[in-house]
Amino acid sequence: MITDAFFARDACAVARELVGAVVRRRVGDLWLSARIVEAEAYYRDEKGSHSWLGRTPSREPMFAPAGTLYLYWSQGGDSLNVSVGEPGDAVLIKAAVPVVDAVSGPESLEAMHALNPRRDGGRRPDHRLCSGQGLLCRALDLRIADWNGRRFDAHSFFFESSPGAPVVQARRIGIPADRDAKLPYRFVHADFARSATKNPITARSLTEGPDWWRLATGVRPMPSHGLPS
DNA sequence: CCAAAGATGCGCT
DNA sequence: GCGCATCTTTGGG
Repeated sequence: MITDAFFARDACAVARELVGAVVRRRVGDLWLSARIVEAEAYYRDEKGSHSWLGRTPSREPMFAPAGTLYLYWSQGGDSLNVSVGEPGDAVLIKAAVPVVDAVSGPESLEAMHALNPRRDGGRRPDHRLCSGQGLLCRALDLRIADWNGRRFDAHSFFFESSPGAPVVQARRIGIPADRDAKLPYRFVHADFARSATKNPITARSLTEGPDWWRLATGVRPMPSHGLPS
């Protein structure tokens, strides 16, 4: 289980290292599991961050000690964040892929499909089951009312580190143009780009360019802000 | 009221 | 697979 000390660091470092980590969530008798394939860092003093929108009761977990869950509603569904670093910083868990292993068997995967069917009732392909921040919360039955402001808990919901994933860094997406929209604080698992949010990586056929670049794994520390050197 | 760190369906290639 | 219009629901002014 990833500990509080892991979260109490620079938001970009945390976001980057969460790519590849596994989310474990117990629902009834089953553990539902997903591997994080996309995460974004947000800092208190940049306009893309919810912190910048103002400190309100529902956003209070953004300012709580690192490792506190912050769930908010966006168009289409609930979204999962973790407070990190300095008060007001957070990491948004943007996409994942389901995991079937010794902890979560095929019946867990079926439970996730049952929790997150297509709107017409049909079944999603596995690689699209959690391919968005709202879809992930649905597939894991994570709701604002239950989890906003709470902390990780080895009994029912935690992250499990899985270092060494090949990570690419890219510009954030989905942010209004006048609010620091293009900051490069998005981190994507290079092997699962097709399960990430619609983004320049998949659009450019995995050719490096101005919008994204590959990072060395586990070697170079991330600067707090700005591009890697 | 309405913008929002989205999701979906549709037409197209 | 992709781009785009449309639909969605909530917190906050």
